Amino acid sequence: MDKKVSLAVIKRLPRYYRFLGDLLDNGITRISSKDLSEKMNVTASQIRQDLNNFGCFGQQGYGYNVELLFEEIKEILGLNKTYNLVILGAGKIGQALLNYTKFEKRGFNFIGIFDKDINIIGTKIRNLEVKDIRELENFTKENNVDIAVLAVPAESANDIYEKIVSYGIKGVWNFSNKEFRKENGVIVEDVHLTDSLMTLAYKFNSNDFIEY
Amino acid sequence: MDKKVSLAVIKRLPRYYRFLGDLLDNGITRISSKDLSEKMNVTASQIRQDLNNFGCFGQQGYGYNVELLFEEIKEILGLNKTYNLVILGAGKIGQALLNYTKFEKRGFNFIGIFDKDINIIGTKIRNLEVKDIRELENFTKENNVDIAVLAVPAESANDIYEKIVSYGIKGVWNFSNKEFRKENGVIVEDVHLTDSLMTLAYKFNSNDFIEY
DNA sequence: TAGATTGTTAATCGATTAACAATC
DNA sequence: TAGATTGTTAATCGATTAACAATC
Repeated sequence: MDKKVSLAVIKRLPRYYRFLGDLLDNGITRISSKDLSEKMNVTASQIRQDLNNFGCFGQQGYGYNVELLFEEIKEILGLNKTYNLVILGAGKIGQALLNYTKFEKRGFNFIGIFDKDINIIGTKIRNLEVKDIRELENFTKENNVDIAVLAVPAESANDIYEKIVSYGIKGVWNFSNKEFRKENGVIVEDVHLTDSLMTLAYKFNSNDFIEY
Repeated sequence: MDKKVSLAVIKRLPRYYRFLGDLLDNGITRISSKDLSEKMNVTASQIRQDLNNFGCFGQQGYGYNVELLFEEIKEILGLNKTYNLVILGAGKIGQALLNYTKFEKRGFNFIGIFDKDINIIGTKIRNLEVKDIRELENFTKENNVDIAVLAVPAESANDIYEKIVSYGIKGVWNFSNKEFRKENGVIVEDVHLTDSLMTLAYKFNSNDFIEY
Protein backbone atom coordinates (compact mmCIF):
# COMPACT_ATOMS: atom_id res chain seq x y z
CA MET A 1 0.00 0.00 0.00
CA ASP A 2 1.37 3.38 -1.02
CA LYS A 3 1.54 6.03 1.59
CA LYS A 4 -1.29 8.52 1.57
CA VAL A 5 -1.03 11.40 -0.80
CA SER A 6 -2.53 14.73 0.15
CA LEU A 7 -5.38 16.14 -1.88
CA ALA A 8 -3.30 19.26 -2.52
CA VAL A 9 -0.86 17.15 -4.51
CA ILE A 10 -3.58 15.27 -6.37
CA LYS A 11 -5.26 18.47 -7.44
CA ARG A 12 -2.01 19.62 -9.02
CA LEU A 13 -1.69 16.50 -11.16
CA PRO A 14 -4.18 17.55 -13.84
CA ARG A 15 -2.26 20.80 -14.18
CA TYR A 16 1.03 18.96 -14.71
CA TYR A 17 -0.76 16.77 -17.20
CA ARG A 18 -2.03 19.80 -19.06
CA PHE A 19 1.37 21.49 -19.25
CA LEU A 20 3.10 18.29 -20.32
CA GLY A 21 0.49 17.84 -23.05
CA ASP A 22 1.29 21.33 -24.30
CA LEU A 23 5.01 20.53 -24.32
CA LEU A 24 4.33 17.36 -26.28
CA ASP A 25 2.26 19.31 -28.79
CA ASN A 26 5.20 21.64 -29.22
CA GLY A 27 7.54 18.74 -29.89
CA ILE A 28 9.56 19.17 -26.70
CA THR A 29 10.94 15.81 -25.62
CA ARG A 30 12.70 16.57 -22.35
CA ILE A 31 12.37 19.08 -19.56
CA SER A 32 13.98 19.73 -16.20
CA SER A 33 11.98 20.45 -13.08
CA LYS A 34 13.53 23.92 -13.15
CA ASP A 35 12.33 24.74 -16.67
CA LEU A 36 8.89 23.31 -15.98
CA SER A 37 8.69 25.25 -12.72
CA GLU A 38 9.25 28.49 -14.58
CA LYS A 39 6.53 27.72 -17.09
CA MET A 40 4.08 26.74 -14.38
CA ASN A 41 5.04 29.38 -11.86
CA VAL A 42 5.75 26.95 -9.04
CA THR A 43 9.01 25.82 -7.45
CA ALA A 44 11.12 23.04 -8.94
CA SER A 45 11.22 21.50 -5.47
CA GLN A 46 7.48 21.19 -5.42
CA ILE A 47 7.39 19.46 -8.77
CA ARG A 48 9.99 16.93 -7.70
CA GLN A 49 8.32 16.37 -4.35
CA ASP A 50 4.92 15.92 -5.96
CA LEU A 51 6.13 13.44 -8.55
CA ASN A 52 8.12 11.44 -6.04
CA ASN A 53 4.91 10.59 -4.25
CA PHE A 54 4.26 8.25 -7.14
CA GLY A 55 7.66 7.11 -8.34
CA CYS A 56 11.02 8.14 -9.77
CA PHE A 57 10.29 9.34 -13.25
CA GLY A 58 13.34 11.52 -13.89
CA GLN A 59 16.97 10.96 -14.54
CA GLN A 60 19.83 12.79 -12.87
CA GLY A 61 21.64 15.15 -15.17
CA TYR A 62 18.91 14.85 -17.80
CA GLY A 63 15.56 15.82 -16.37
CA TYR A 64 12.27 14.25 -17.38
CA ASN A 65 11.26 12.66 -20.64
CA VAL A 66 8.11 14.60 -21.48
CA GLU A 67 6.20 11.79 -23.13
CA LEU A 68 7.08 9.28 -20.46
CA LEU A 69 6.07 11.62 -17.65
CA PHE A 70 2.87 12.52 -19.50
CA GLU A 71 1.98 8.85 -19.74
CA GLU A 72 2.86 8.23 -16.10
CA ILE A 73 0.58 10.99 -14.90
CA LYS A 74 -2.13 9.77 -17.22
CA GLU A 75 -1.82 6.37 -15.57
CA ILE A 76 -1.73 7.85 -12.06
CA LEU A 77 -4.89 9.86 -12.72
CA GLY A 78 -6.64 6.76 -13.98
CA LEU A 79 -7.04 8.05 -17.53
CA ASN A 80 -6.02 4.80 -19.15
CA LYS A 81 -9.40 3.42 -18.25
CA THR A 82 -12.76 4.51 -19.56
CA TYR A 83 -15.68 5.54 -17.40
CA ASN A 84 -19.40 5.28 -17.91
CA LEU A 85 -21.29 8.37 -16.81
CA VAL A 86 -24.96 9.14 -16.44
CA ILE A 87 -26.28 12.66 -16.25
CA LEU A 88 -29.05 13.26 -13.75
CA GLY A 89 -30.99 16.34 -14.71
CA ALA A 90 -31.39 17.25 -18.37
CA GLY A 91 -31.54 20.98 -17.79
CA LYS A 92 -29.10 23.55 -19.12
CA ILE A 93 -26.09 22.29 -17.22
CA GLY A 94 -26.78 18.63 -17.95
CA GLN A 95 -27.24 19.36 -21.62
CA ALA A 96 -24.13 21.49 -21.83
CA LEU A 97 -22.01 18.76 -20.26
CA LEU A 98 -23.45 16.10 -22.56
CA ASN A 99 -22.71 18.25 -25.57
CA TYR A 100 -19.17 18.93 -24.51
CA THR A 101 -17.11 16.40 -26.46
CA LYS A 102 -13.80 16.94 -24.69
CA PHE A 103 -14.72 14.61 -21.85
CA GLU A 104 -15.14 11.65 -24.16
CA LYS A 105 -11.69 12.21 -25.58
CA ARG A 106 -10.40 11.57 -22.07
CA GLY A 107 -12.40 8.39 -21.72
CA PHE A 108 -15.47 9.71 -19.92
CA ASN A 109 -18.45 8.38 -21.85
CA PHE A 110 -21.99 9.53 -21.29
CA ILE A 111 -24.25 6.51 -21.54
CA GLY A 112 -27.47 7.95 -20.19
CA ILE A 113 -29.30 11.12 -19.28
CA PHE A 114 -32.29 11.22 -16.96
CA ASP A 115 -34.90 13.72 -15.88
CA LYS A 116 -38.22 13.74 -14.10
CA ASP A 117 -39.89 16.35 -16.31
CA ILE A 118 -42.40 14.63 -18.59
CA ASN A 119 -41.87 17.35 -21.19
CA ILE A 120 -38.18 16.56 -21.49
CA ILE A 121 -38.32 12.78 -21.20
CA GLY A 122 -38.15 11.23 -24.65
CA THR A 123 -36.44 14.16 -26.31
CA LYS A 124 -33.08 13.54 -27.88
CA ILE A 125 -29.96 15.41 -26.80
CA ARG A 126 -26.94 14.74 -28.92
CA ASN A 127 -26.91 10.94 -29.20
CA LEU A 128 -29.04 10.12 -26.18
CA GLU A 129 -32.74 10.03 -25.47
CA VAL A 130 -33.70 11.51 -22.13
CA LYS A 131 -35.02 8.77 -19.87
CA ASP A 132 -37.38 8.92 -16.93
CA ILE A 133 -35.40 9.21 -13.69
CA ARG A 134 -37.45 6.29 -12.39
CA GLU A 135 -35.70 4.08 -14.93
CA LEU A 136 -32.32 4.84 -13.35
CA GLU A 137 -32.46 1.90 -10.96
CA ASN A 138 -32.96 -0.65 -13.71
CA PHE A 139 -30.47 1.13 -15.91
CA THR A 140 -27.77 0.77 -13.26
CA LYS A 141 -28.51 -2.94 -13.04
CA GLU A 142 -28.16 -3.42 -16.76
CA ASN A 143 -25.22 -1.08 -17.27
CA ASN A 144 -21.98 -0.50 -15.50
CA VAL A 145 -22.37 3.07 -14.27
CA ASP A 146 -19.19 4.49 -12.74
CA ILE A 147 -20.07 8.12 -12.23
CA ALA A 148 -23.31 10.05 -11.82
CA VAL A 149 -23.28 13.69 -12.84
CA LEU A 150 -25.59 15.47 -10.45
CA ALA A 151 -27.15 18.36 -12.35
CA VAL A 152 -30.57 18.64 -10.75
CA PRO A 153 -32.00 21.69 -8.96
CA ALA A 154 -31.03 22.14 -5.33
CA GLU A 155 -34.47 21.03 -4.12
CA SER A 156 -34.17 17.50 -5.47
CA ALA A 157 -30.40 17.11 -5.04
CA ASN A 158 -30.61 15.24 -1.76
CA ASP A 159 -33.24 12.79 -2.95
CA ILE A 160 -31.33 11.98 -6.09
CA TYR A 161 -28.08 11.64 -4.19
CA GLU A 162 -29.65 9.07 -1.87
CA LYS A 163 -30.84 7.13 -4.91
CA ILE A 164 -27.42 7.23 -6.51
CA VAL A 165 -25.87 5.79 -3.38
CA SER A 166 -28.52 3.12 -2.92
CA TYR A 167 -28.10 1.98 -6.52
CA GLY A 168 -24.42 1.41 -5.84
CA ILE A 169 -22.92 4.15 -8.02
CA LYS A 170 -19.55 5.00 -6.56
CA GLY A 171 -18.60 8.34 -8.14
CA VAL A 172 -20.55 11.59 -8.09
CA TRP A 173 -19.65 14.72 -10.02
CA ASN A 174 -21.74 17.24 -8.15
CA PHE A 175 -22.93 20.42 -9.87
CA SER A 176 -25.71 21.08 -7.39
CA ASN A 177 -25.25 23.74 -4.78
CA LYS A 178 -25.46 21.16 -2.02
CA GLU A 179 -23.03 18.98 -0.10
CA PHE A 180 -23.39 15.35 0.76
CA ARG A 181 -22.20 13.01 3.42
CA LYS A 182 -19.74 10.55 1.91
CA GLU A 183 -21.15 7.13 2.66
CA ASN A 184 -20.20 3.59 1.66
CA GLY A 185 -17.01 4.74 0.03
CA VAL A 186 -18.84 7.07 -2.35
CA ILE A 187 -16.53 9.60 -3.99
CA VAL A 188 -17.90 13.10 -4.50
CA GLU A 189 -16.21 15.81 -6.53
CA ASP A 190 -17.92 19.17 -6.15
CA VAL A 191 -18.16 21.90 -8.78
CA HIS A 192 -19.62 24.85 -6.95
CA LEU A 193 -20.05 27.44 -9.68
CA THR A 194 -21.75 29.94 -7.41
CA ASP A 195 -18.94 29.65 -4.85
CA SER A 196 -16.45 30.24 -7.63
CA LEU A 197 -18.25 33.36 -8.75
CA MET A 198 -18.38 34.65 -5.18
CA THR A 199 -14.65 34.10 -4.80
CA LEU A 200 -14.18 36.10 -7.98
CA ALA A 201 -16.34 38.87 -6.54
CA TYR A 202 -14.19 38.99 -3.42
CA LYS A 203 -10.96 39.17 -5.38
CA PHE A 204 -12.50 41.74 -7.68
CA ASN A 205 -13.08 44.12 -4.77
CA SER A 206 -9.97 43.51 -2.76
CA ASN A 207 -6.27 43.53 -3.33
CA ASP A 208 -5.68 42.17 0.12
CA PHE A 209 -5.42 38.50 -0.62
CA ILE A 210 -2.50 36.21 -1.15
CA GLU A 211 -2.24 34.42 -4.48
CA TYR A 212 -2.31 30.66 -4.06
CA MET B 1 -5.26 48.65 4.99
CA ASP B 2 -6.32 45.26 6.33
CA LYS B 3 -3.73 42.59 6.67
CA LYS B 4 -3.62 40.10 3.82
CA VAL B 5 -6.00 37.20 3.95
CA SER B 6 -4.98 33.87 2.50
CA LEU B 7 -6.87 32.48 -0.47
CA ALA B 8 -7.61 29.35 1.59
CA VAL B 9 -9.71 31.46 3.93
CA ILE B 10 -11.43 33.34 1.13
CA LYS B 11 -12.44 30.14 -0.60
CA ARG B 12 -14.15 28.99 2.57
CA LEU B 13 -16.30 32.11 2.80
CA PRO B 14 -18.88 31.07 0.19
CA ARG B 15 -19.30 27.82 2.08
CA TYR B 16 -19.98 29.65 5.34
CA TYR B 17 -22.40 31.86 3.44
CA ARG B 18 -24.19 28.81 2.09
CA PHE B 19 -24.54 27.13 5.47
CA LEU B 20 -25.69 30.33 7.15
CA GLY B 21 -28.26 30.78 4.42
CA ASP B 22 -29.58 27.29 5.15
CA LEU B 23 -29.76 28.08 8.86
CA LEU B 24 -31.69 31.26 8.09
CA ASP B 25 -34.11 29.31 5.90
CA ASN B 26 -34.67 26.98 8.81
CA GLY B 27 -35.44 29.86 11.13
CA ILE B 28 -32.35 29.44 13.29
CA THR B 29 -31.34 32.79 14.72
CA ARG B 30 -28.14 32.04 16.65
CA ILE B 31 -25.34 29.51 16.42
CA SER B 32 -22.07 28.86 18.22
CA SER B 33 -18.87 28.13 16.35
CA LYS B 34 -19.01 24.67 17.90
CA ASP B 35 -22.46 23.83 16.53
CA LEU B 36 -21.62 25.27 13.14
CA SER B 37 -18.36 23.36 13.08
CA GLU B 38 -20.24 20.10 13.55
CA LYS B 39 -22.62 20.89 10.73
CA MET B 40 -19.80 21.87 8.41
CA ASN B 41 -17.33 19.22 9.47
CA VAL B 42 -14.55 21.65 10.31
CA THR B 43 -13.11 22.76 13.65
CA ALA B 44 -14.69 25.53 15.70
CA SER B 45 -11.23 27.07 15.95
CA GLN B 46 -10.99 27.39 12.21
CA ILE B 47 -14.34 29.11 11.96
CA ARG B 48 -13.41 31.65 14.63
CA GLN B 49 -9.97 32.22 13.12
CA ASP B 50 -11.43 32.66 9.66
CA LEU B 51 -14.08 35.15 10.74
CA ASN B 52 -11.65 37.15 12.86
CA ASN B 53 -9.71 37.99 9.73
CA PHE B 54 -12.56 40.35 8.96
CA GLY B 55 -13.93 41.49 12.28
CA CYS B 56 -15.49 40.45 15.57
CA PHE B 57 -18.95 39.23 14.68
CA GLY B 58 -19.71 37.07 17.69
CA GLN B 59 -20.53 37.62 21.29
CA GLN B 60 -19.02 35.77 24.23
CA GLY B 61 -21.41 33.43 25.92
CA TYR B 62 -23.89 33.73 23.07
CA GLY B 63 -22.31 32.76 19.78
CA TYR B 64 -23.16 34.34 16.47
CA ASN B 65 -26.37 35.93 15.31
CA VAL B 66 -27.07 34.00 12.11
CA GLU B 67 -28.63 36.80 10.12
CA LEU B 68 -26.00 39.32 11.15
CA LEU B 69 -23.16 36.97 10.26
CA PHE B 70 -24.84 36.08 6.98
CA GLU B 71 -25.05 39.76 6.09
CA GLU B 72 -21.45 40.38 7.14
CA ILE B 73 -20.14 37.61 4.91
CA LYS B 74 -22.33 38.85 2.10
CA GLU B 75 -20.71 42.24 2.49
CA ILE B 76 -17.20 40.76 2.73
CA LEU B 77 -17.72 38.75 -0.45
CA GLY B 78 -18.90 41.87 -2.25
CA LEU B 79 -22.42 40.57 -2.81
CA ASN B 80 -24.08 43.83 -1.85
CA LYS B 81 -23.04 45.23 -5.19
CA THR B 82 -24.19 44.13 -8.61
CA TYR B 83 -21.89 43.10 -11.42
CA ASN B 84 -22.23 43.36 -15.16
CA LEU B 85 -21.05 40.29 -17.02
CA VAL B 86 -20.51 39.54 -20.67
CA ILE B 87 -20.26 36.00 -21.98
CA LEU B 88 -17.64 35.41 -24.63
CA GLY B 89 -18.49 32.33 -26.64
CA ALA B 90 -22.14 31.42 -27.20
CA GLY B 91 -21.55 27.67 -27.32
CA LYS B 92 -23.01 25.13 -24.94
CA ILE B 93 -21.23 26.38 -21.85
CA GLY B 94 -21.93 30.03 -22.57
CA GLN B 95 -25.59 29.32 -23.20
CA ALA B 96 -25.94 27.17 -20.10
CA LEU B 97 -24.47 29.91 -17.93
CA LEU B 98 -26.71 32.57 -19.46
CA ASN B 99 -29.75 30.41 -18.85
CA TYR B 100 -28.85 29.73 -15.26
CA THR B 101 -30.87 32.25 -13.31
CA LYS B 102 -29.26 31.70 -9.92
CA PHE B 103 -26.39 34.04 -10.69
CA GLU B 104 -28.69 36.99 -11.21
CA LYS B 105 -30.27 36.42 -7.83
CA ARG B 106 -26.81 37.05 -6.40
CA GLY B 107 -26.37 40.25 -8.38
CA PHE B 108 -24.43 38.94 -11.35
CA ASN B 109 -26.20 40.27 -14.41
CA PHE B 110 -25.49 39.13 -17.92
CA ILE B 111 -25.64 42.15 -20.19
CA GLY B 112 -24.14 40.73 -23.35
CA ILE B 113 -23.15 37.55 -25.14
CA PHE B 114 -20.70 37.47 -28.01
CA ASP B 115 -19.50 34.95 -30.57
CA LYS B 116 -17.56 34.95 -33.81
CA ASP B 117 -19.70 32.34 -35.59
CA ILE B 118 -21.85 34.07 -38.19
CA ASN B 119 -24.47 31.38 -37.79
CA ILE B 120 -24.94 32.14 -34.12
CA ILE B 121 -24.65 35.92 -34.24
CA GLY B 122 -28.08 37.48 -34.21
CA THR B 123 -29.84 34.52 -32.61
CA LYS B 124 -31.55 35.15 -29.32
CA ILE B 125 -30.64 33.27 -26.15
CA ARG B 126 -32.87 33.92 -23.23
CA ASN B 127 -33.17 37.72 -23.22
CA LEU B 128 -30.05 38.55 -25.21
CA GLU B 129 -29.18 38.66 -28.86
CA VAL B 130 -25.79 37.18 -29.66
CA LYS B 131 -23.47 39.91 -30.88
CA ASP B 132 -20.42 39.77 -33.12
CA ILE B 133 -17.29 39.48 -30.99
CA ARG B 134 -15.88 42.41 -32.96
CA GLU B 135 -18.49 44.60 -31.33
CA LEU B 136 -17.08 43.84 -27.88
CA GLU B 137 -14.69 46.78 -27.89
CA ASN B 138 -17.41 49.34 -28.53
CA PHE B 139 -19.72 47.54 -26.14
CA THR B 140 -17.20 47.89 -23.31
CA LYS B 141 -16.95 51.60 -24.06
CA GLU B 142 -20.69 52.10 -23.87
CA ASN B 143 -21.32 49.75 -20.94
CA ASN B 144 -19.70 49.17 -17.63
CA VAL B 145 -18.46 45.60 -17.96
CA ASP B 146 -17.08 44.16 -14.74
CA ILE B 147 -16.54 40.54 -15.58
CA ALA B 148 -15.97 38.61 -18.81
CA VAL B 149 -16.98 34.98 -18.83
CA LEU B 150 -14.50 33.20 -21.04
CA ALA B 151 -16.34 30.31 -22.68
CA VAL B 152 -14.58 30.04 -26.03
CA PRO B 153 -12.72 26.99 -27.39
CA ALA B 154 -9.13 26.52 -26.23
CA GLU B 155 -7.76 27.63 -29.61
CA SER B 156 -9.13 31.15 -29.37
CA ALA B 157 -8.88 31.55 -25.60
CA ASN B 158 -5.59 33.41 -25.65
CA ASP B 159 -6.66 35.88 -28.34
CA ILE B 160 -9.88 36.68 -26.57
CA TYR B 161 -8.13 37.02 -23.23
CA GLU B 162 -5.74 39.59 -24.68
CA LYS B 163 -8.72 41.53 -26.00
CA ILE B 164 -10.47 41.42 -22.64
CA VAL B 165 -7.41 42.86 -20.97
CA SER B 166 -6.84 45.53 -23.59
CA TYR B 167 -10.45 46.69 -23.33
CA GLY B 168 -9.94 47.23 -19.62
CA ILE B 169 -12.19 44.51 -18.24
CA LYS B 170 -10.91 43.65 -14.78
CA GLY B 171 -12.52 40.31 -13.94
CA VAL B 172 -12.37 37.07 -15.87
CA TRP B 173 -14.33 33.92 -15.09
CA ASN B 174 -12.39 31.41 -17.09
CA PHE B 175 -14.04 28.22 -18.35
CA SER B 176 -11.43 27.58 -21.03
CA ASN B 177 -8.85 24.91 -20.43
CA LYS B 178 -6.07 27.50 -20.52
CA GLU B 179 -4.28 29.66 -18.01
CA PHE B 180 -3.40 33.29 -18.32
CA ARG B 181 -0.80 35.63 -17.00
CA LYS B 182 -2.43 38.08 -14.63
CA GLU B 183 -1.61 41.51 -15.98
CA ASN B 184 -2.66 45.05 -15.09
CA GLY B 185 -4.44 43.89 -11.97
CA VAL B 186 -6.73 41.58 -13.90
CA ILE B 187 -8.46 39.04 -11.68
CA VAL B 188 -8.92 35.55 -13.08
CA GLU B 189 -11.01 32.83 -11.48
CA ASP B 190 -10.56 29.47 -13.18
CA VAL B 191 -13.16 26.75 -13.54
CA HIS B 192 -11.27 23.79 -14.92
CA LEU B 193 -13.98 21.20 -15.48
CA THR B 194 -11.64 18.71 -17.07
CA ASP B 195 -9.22 18.98 -14.15
CA SER B 196 -12.11 18.41 -11.77
CA LEU B 197 -13.15 15.28 -13.64
CA MET B 198 -9.58 13.98 -13.60
CA THR B 199 -9.37 14.54 -9.86
CA LEU B 200 -12.57 12.54 -9.53
CA ALA B 201 -11.03 9.76 -11.63
CA TYR B 202 -8.02 9.63 -9.34
CA LYS B 203 -10.13 9.47 -6.20
CA PHE B 204 -12.36 6.88 -7.85
CA ASN B 205 -9.43 4.52 -8.29
CA SER B 206 -7.56 5.13 -5.09
CA ASN B 207 -8.29 5.10 -1.42
CA ASP B 208 -4.86 6.46 -0.68
CA PHE B 209 -5.61 10.13 -0.44
CA ILE B 210 -6.28 12.45 2.44
CA GLU B 211 -9.59 14.25 2.53
CA TYR B 212 -9.12 18.00 2.40
C1' DT C 1 -23.77 35.75 39.30
C1' DA C 2 -22.42 31.36 36.84
C1' DG C 3 -22.11 29.32 32.49
C1' DA C 4 -21.11 29.72 27.89
C1' DT C 5 -18.52 31.04 24.15
C1' DT C 6 -15.92 34.31 22.00
C1' DG C 7 -11.36 36.48 20.37
C1' DT C 8 -6.69 35.64 20.47
C1' DT C 9 -2.26 33.79 21.73
C1' DA C 10 0.49 29.75 21.77
C1' DA C 11 1.41 24.99 20.16
C1' DT C 12 1.17 21.76 16.65
C1' DC C 13 0.99 20.00 12.39
C1' DG C 14 1.64 19.63 7.54
C1' DA C 15 3.09 21.47 3.34
C1' DT C 16 6.52 24.01 0.86
C1' DT C 17 11.14 25.26 0.01
C1' DA C 18 16.12 24.77 0.34
C1' DA C 19 20.11 22.11 0.23
C1' DC C 20 22.96 18.58 -1.24
C1' DA C 21 24.68 13.88 -1.90
C1' DA C 22 23.83 10.55 -5.43
C1' DT C 23 24.22 9.59 -10.11
C1' DC C 24 23.25 9.88 -14.96
C1' DT D 1 35.25 12.94 -16.83
C1' DA D 2 32.65 17.30 -15.67
C1' DG D 3 28.22 19.28 -15.61
C1' DA D 4 23.59 18.87 -14.80
C1' DT D 5 19.74 17.55 -12.39
C1' DT D 6 17.46 14.28 -9.89
C1' DG D 7 15.62 12.08 -5.40
C1' DT D 8 15.52 12.93 -0.74
C1' DT D 9 16.58 14.79 3.74
C1' DA D 10 16.49 18.84 6.51
C1' DA D 11 14.86 23.59 7.35
C1' DT D 12 11.35 26.83 6.95
C1' DC D 13 7.10 28.60 6.55
C1' DG D 14 2.23 28.95 6.97
C1' DA D 15 -2.04 27.12 8.23
C1' DT D 16 -4.69 24.58 11.54
C1' DT D 17 -5.75 23.32 16.12
C1' DA D 18 -5.67 23.81 21.10
C1' DA D 19 -5.94 26.44 25.08
C1' DC D 20 -7.54 29.98 27.87
C1' DA D 21 -8.27 34.69 29.58
C1' DA D 22 -11.76 38.02 28.55
C1' DT D 23 -16.45 38.98 28.71
C1' DC D 24 -21.24 38.72 27.53
